[in-house]
This record gives sequence, C-alpha cells and structure tokens, in this order.
Amino acid sequence: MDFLRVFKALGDETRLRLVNLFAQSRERICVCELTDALLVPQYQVSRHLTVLKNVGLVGSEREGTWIYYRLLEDTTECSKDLIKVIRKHFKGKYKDDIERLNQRLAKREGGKCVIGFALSENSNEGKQK
Amino acid sequence: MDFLRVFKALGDETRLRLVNLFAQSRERICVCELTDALLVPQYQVSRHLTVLKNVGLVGSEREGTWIYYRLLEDTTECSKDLIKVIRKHFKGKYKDDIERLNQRLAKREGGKCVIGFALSENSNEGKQK
DNA sequence: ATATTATATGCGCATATACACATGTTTAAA
DNA sequence: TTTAAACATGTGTATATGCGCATATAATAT
Repeated sequence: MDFLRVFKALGDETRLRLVNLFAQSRERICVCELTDALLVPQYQVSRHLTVLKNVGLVGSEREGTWIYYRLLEDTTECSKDLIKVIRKHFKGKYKDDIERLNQRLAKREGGKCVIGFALSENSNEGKQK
Repeated sequence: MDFLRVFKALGDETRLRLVNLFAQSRERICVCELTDALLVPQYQVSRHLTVLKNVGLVGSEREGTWIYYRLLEDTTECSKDLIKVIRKHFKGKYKDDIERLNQRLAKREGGKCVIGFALSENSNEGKQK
C-alpha cells in the first residue's frame, strides 16, 4: 500500500464521501446508487471511483450492466488499520449522504439494484453544492 | 480534526517524510535539523511545516533563533489513532531520512541543536531528489 | 441488428499547488 | 547598533487536478 498515493486519493471531499459510504454501510454499492447518494454527476462518481481503485482502496465487479464497488479492506493490514480509523472517526459525518444511500438501498430487490438513476433523471447535470 | 484537510496535507511526499521523522523519532526537531535530514531546501521545509501546522498535525516552540516542531499526537483521539497507524506502517520506510536525522541529532548538546545547517552551507540550493 | 441503460472517458478550461529565487523577520551576539 | 544565523514569506512559473460537456463502451432487451 502506497500511503502517499492513498492520502492523495483521500484528499478530495467527493472521494472521502465515497469511502465513507462504503465504510459505514459495509455494502457493495453500484455507481447509480452512489450517484443518487452523493447528488453528484455520474461522470464524477465514475472518475473518483477510478482514482480510488487505482490506489487499491476499492474493487469492482460487474453484474450485467451494473458495476458494484466495494472497499478492499482486508487486502493488507495497512488498509485494514487505515479504514478502521476512518470508519471510527467518520461516524456521524456526512449524515445526509448516508440517509440518501439507505433510502436507495431500501429499493433493492434480492440485495441487488434494480432501478437506474432515481433522483437524477439526467445525471449529467451539475448537482453538487 | 478535519480529515479532509489532514489527508490533503499528508498527500505530499515531503510532508509525509516530515511526519515520518517526527513519528519515528518521537522527538521535537528544529528546522535546520529537518532540512539536513531531508536534503531539501530550507524554504521548502518551512513552507511544508506551515501546512502541517495549519491542519493541526504539528506544533512549534521557539528557543532563541531555533524553532522546534513536534507532532501534536495527543490533542484528539483522531490524531492519536491516525498517527499511530502511520508510525506502525512507516517503520522501515524513508530509511535514509531517519539515518541522516539520527546523525544530526547525535550532534546535539544538552538535548538541543547547537549547529546550523551542517550539510547545506547554502540551504537555498535545490537539493531534493 | 437496433435501442436502451449503466458506466467510462477524451478534451478543454479553471483553479490549486509545489517549486525556485529572492528577500524579509526575528533573535542573539559582537 | 551592526552583523549574523535561523527561519519565514512574497512572487512568478510550471504542473497537477477537478469540473463540465460531450461522447464512447459494454451489456441487455426488443
């Protein structure tokens, strides 16, 4: 684990919010669910996920047209320790994100996402801030 | 502790090397000692220390013309946990920095720095890399 | 084959950030 | 009150990075 690259990856609010969603929910989450939880354009979510993936913080698995991302928490002891710290000290932060994610996850069927972009009909519009 | 700003601060190699020196040595260290340990121009060390100070990772105290910096490890549980992770997983990294620091600290008298810029007569020359 | 949906990416632009050079500030000693 | 040493900072420049727009890719269904 390259701490320098990991810290660079975590030094962005959108990526921190993504990591927080994974850390608190302990779920694998697809891109459209993440997009609806963060209220950020889809292409931003996709790009930031790529950054997190490149430094080894998250992994992905495709299921049909959906791609589920998840925290790679147990690959090294470094990531385990670091993510543990984040999970602990981020409790209660970014509450709105968590709330929106939970509402979105409640719509899953059989543990899987069955709807697309619910909140953002056109997810390419700027919606942040 | 603002994790976003802290991660941004840690997302730079020179600052990571500075934090590593503090974490491994558990000492307070003055700017000229840090400069000689990192082989980086003095103004860079000074600037990066300011960044670390602004996010609350380090503090400083003046003693004559010398200014000693140290990790602020126990101010919050966040910083305690985070620095603990860094200390643990950085053991063995940046060995040359540690080696040069130890040689420099060996020249202290009464636990204090008594020489200036030993390795870099002109510390304003580019010396990094 | 074609259309649709979920996701990824090429590109231009604006901003942020690190570096180098020079100079300023603070403290202590001569 | 100069001088010197340790440290800080103003400024210009080059590079990195995030955003927005548009479009491309991949998988599924019709």
